[in-house]
Amino acid sequence: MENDLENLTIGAFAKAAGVNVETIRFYQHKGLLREPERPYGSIRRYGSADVARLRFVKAAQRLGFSLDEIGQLLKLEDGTHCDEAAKLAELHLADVRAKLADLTRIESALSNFVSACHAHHGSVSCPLIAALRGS
Amino acid sequence: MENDLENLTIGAFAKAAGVNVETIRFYQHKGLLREPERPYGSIRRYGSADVARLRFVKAAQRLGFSLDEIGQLLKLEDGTHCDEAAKLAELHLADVRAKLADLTRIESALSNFVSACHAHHGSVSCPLIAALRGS
DNA sequence: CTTGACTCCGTACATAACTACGGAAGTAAG
DNA sequence: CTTACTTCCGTAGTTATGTACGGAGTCAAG
Ligand SMILES: [Zn+2]
Ligand SMILES: [Zn+2]
Ligand SMILES: [Zn+2]
Ligand SMILES: [Zn+2]
Repeated sequence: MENDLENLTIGAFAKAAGVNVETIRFYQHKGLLREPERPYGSIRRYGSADVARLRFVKAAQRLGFSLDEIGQLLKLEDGTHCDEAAKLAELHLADVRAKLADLTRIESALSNFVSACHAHHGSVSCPLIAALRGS
Repeated sequence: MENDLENLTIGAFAKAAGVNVETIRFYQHKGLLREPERPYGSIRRYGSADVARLRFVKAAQRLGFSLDEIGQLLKLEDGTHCDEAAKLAELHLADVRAKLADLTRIESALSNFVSACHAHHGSVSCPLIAALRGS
């Protein structure tokens, strides 16, 4: 099995990028990764450009982009469409900030309840449960 | 149709709690809500205790508890197990704080990239795309 | 007693991002 | 040439939280 950097089997490709083979096939089906030709009915081979593209996907994922958003970003991969990339990033940033606001509210409420629970050694009913009961 | 507060049809129950009928049936299937008897093959009737329980579920959901976690909380609904309730809340608070840390990291990175994108009017390649490419 | 609305029940569908399975075909090593 | 491992491909399952559908039964009003 000659597996130099430009003749990777799908298994070697997966290992090179640190994902499962099934994930690659899933991304291909979603149009995020190409499906190379099969020379004479043989198996597909992948190269370093494929690895780079997959790493791009995973890096974008670490910034919370959805696979659909990443599909948009990949169209701008040449780096010459900064305005469009920035627009996509700003839209996603709004998503992130909305979730952040929600979680911050939740964290605050929850830590108040936990404090109250730890404080009320005398009273009858648990403050957290009482709050959830709306009473 | 006599729909006083202790003889609600499932439709009136749903309206009283502000959810869909299907949601009630889903929660029943998950064991979060009871399924009242059907007197003589007739339809089920619900009361204010059911409404209160469903409101409890929705209130816990607003604090980000999963339905499984809410199932645990419901076992403590009498308010006499403050230590256990506090423990559940603390576990969930850890979940929330982990997500919060993730989102904060993402927000910071993303807003930096957006700033950089807006700043680099001269250079060739979009900083956001370059970062995703790992170059 | 008919009609229209509601209930009951099981099942399927929706989303996101994978993961698993099964059988046929290709491939590498001995 | 055989054996064992991959690859290929389509389909189905997973998790979480519901939503939608279809046919049969029930109920209330006229
Ligand atoms: Zn840019
Ligand atoms: Zn987004
Ligand atoms: Zn408590
Ligand atoms: Zn939790």
